[in-house]
Amino acid sequence: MKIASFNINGIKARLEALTAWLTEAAPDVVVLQEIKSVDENFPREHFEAMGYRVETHGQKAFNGVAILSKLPLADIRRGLPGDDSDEQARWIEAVVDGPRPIRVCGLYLPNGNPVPGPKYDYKLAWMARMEVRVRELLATEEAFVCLGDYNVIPQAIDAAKPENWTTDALYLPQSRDALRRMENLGLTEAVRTRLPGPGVYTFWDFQAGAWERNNGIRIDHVMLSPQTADRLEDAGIDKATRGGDKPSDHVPVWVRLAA
DNA sequence: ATGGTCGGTCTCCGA
Repeated sequence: MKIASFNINGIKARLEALTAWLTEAAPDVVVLQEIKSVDENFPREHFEAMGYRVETHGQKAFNGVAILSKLPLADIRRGLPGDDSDEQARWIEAVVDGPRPIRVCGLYLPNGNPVPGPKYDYKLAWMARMEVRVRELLATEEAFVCLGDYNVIPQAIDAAKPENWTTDALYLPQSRDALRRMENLGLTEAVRTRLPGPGVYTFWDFQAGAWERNNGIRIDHVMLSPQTADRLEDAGIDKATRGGDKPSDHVPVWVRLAA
């Protein structure tokens, strides 16, 4: 079972690059972030023709998440619980209904800049709400994965130039501590486990030649519940997609779990 | 050296 995450930065602009990657990487399940589309405009038939079930949670212009799955999906839930006034489409979850069901939570965590300000407050509040959901899921003892664009740089080795990020919402102690709290509850960060060294990035800014200078950061993560961590066979980052035609600023991250 | 580039509701905003 291969499960992946890809912040595509606009489904309309990324249809070709996403299709090429799907064909090559052939994940069983992929969660997408920043589809930047309402549900009605998402090209679901295109992906259904490729053998995927499609569930979206979109909004106009910004944000938006989706799940594509070759296996049936059940118990689909849209939106992160805990704040009925939150209208940003950043969370979708579903149970992938295979021989060993796995709940897949796809997330687009708020960026949080500028700091200080309401956007940073929203980020930290959102992470606190996510921690509540993670605690609920851990209590059920079901197998689950929370993956997506976390917009958090966990450690200094996760940035080419950590000194450039010391006042940024992606790297401030409050953001990193909130991520660490979820790990400490019992989640395993899969890519770090398999690729423990420095220089492993998932995002290179479009600006200032970040890709050409390999000025990257690692902010897309795959967090495994104890039941799925026991099944982790491999994890990786498809860095080459960043150098392709009309790339996203993020690249896909993936895990392979024992059947 | 205070720049630079994407995508979308497109001459502004979010990243």
